[in-house]
Amino acid sequence: MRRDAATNRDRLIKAAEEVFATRGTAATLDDVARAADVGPATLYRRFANKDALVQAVLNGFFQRLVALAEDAEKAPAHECLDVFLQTVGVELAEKAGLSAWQWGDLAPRPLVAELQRRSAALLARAQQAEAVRNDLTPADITAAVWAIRGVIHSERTTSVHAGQELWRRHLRTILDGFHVRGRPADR
Amino acid sequence: MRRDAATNRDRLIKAAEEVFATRGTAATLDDVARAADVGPATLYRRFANKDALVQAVLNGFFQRLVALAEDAEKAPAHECLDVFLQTVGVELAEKAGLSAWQWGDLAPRPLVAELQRRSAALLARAQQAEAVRNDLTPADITAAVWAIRGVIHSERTTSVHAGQELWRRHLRTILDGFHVRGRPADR
DNA sequence: TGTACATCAGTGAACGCGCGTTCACTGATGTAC
DNA sequence: TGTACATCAGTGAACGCGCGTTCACTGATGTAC
Repeated sequence: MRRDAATNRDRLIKAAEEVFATRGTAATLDDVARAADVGPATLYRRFANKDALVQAVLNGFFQRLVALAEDAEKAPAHECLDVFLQTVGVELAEKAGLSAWQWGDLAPRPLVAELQRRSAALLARAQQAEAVRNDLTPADITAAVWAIRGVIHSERTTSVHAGQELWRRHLRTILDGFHVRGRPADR
Repeated sequence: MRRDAATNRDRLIKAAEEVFATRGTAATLDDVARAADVGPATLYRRFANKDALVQAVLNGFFQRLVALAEDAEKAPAHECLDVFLQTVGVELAEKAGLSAWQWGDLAPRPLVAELQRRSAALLARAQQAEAVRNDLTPADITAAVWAIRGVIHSERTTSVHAGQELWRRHLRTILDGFHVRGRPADR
């Protein structure tokens, strides 16, 4: 790829990440192009269409989530799941626009699969340490992430309870529900 | 209002409820008109624009939620909150398309306010019965509803863990988190 | 109970705007000699 | 190191489609007598 082409590709992805993260993927391609200081037609030289651009951005997003799972593996077993969900929450809140997107078929399947593998491993580890309930399944972790995403998204689109970072409180509730009775989470 | 006008208004709202509930409010007005067996221009004789139609539908929706809160008040204090969130979940799941909508300014303020009053009352009642944690606030109930909505919505737009009614499991988690330790919910 | 007429309802086609996408062209890059 | 040229990149304007909304007209309803 030619030099000018490569730099513009980077600028486009970076611009798309910012624009999508704040205004959501409903944002206009003109917005993205303007943010990248590039003509709208230039975009189509690197990406087949809008979906392709969104996919590229989602790829980076999920890579970051996988990285968070890796980091959480380094934490003590009894709190590794807490750390994971906590950091995922922060990431989702920062990229709230992105997480509002209907990822449908655009999410990168391999990364999604790896993310699920890793979060299942975190769950198993926490269970072995008898930190969380034994009847939890990997699907419960997925549900927890979806729930946090829902709270963040609702917080942004509603004026009720605005600016309270309510998702943090809800995560506490979830973790209280996850942890085994008699072994309260530190709160 | 003339007779033919009144019947068409009813049919339009009913059609809009169905179409929006399943396909979401991104559905076309032509779809709604076709479902009501009416020309698209007829719609504009009763409703100023699409937003007005959505508002009318949301009005009925929130009325139903308020009714669920009323019903829950009849349940025993130690489980009234559980009953409320359970039935709200069912309603949200049935009207998943509607609940995906960005209610922004379209939600009927008075009904939203009443819903919050009533759910706060349910919380207070459950707390007095020492069924749930004392540090919970009404905002936590709102967050729980948002969370359930998020899980339901994600379940619909993703193929992962499809058709599992995952939101029911997550509600269990939430309720486990809500209930005071040493007094486990019946599960 | 009929009938005339004013009023309001219904409607298909057309309009207009936003936005993704493409065109037809100019400009930059890199390679061959 | 210069220069010519083929190739690919950048771009503003235009295109086209979907969809909310309006137009200009025909049809139904209800009231007055």
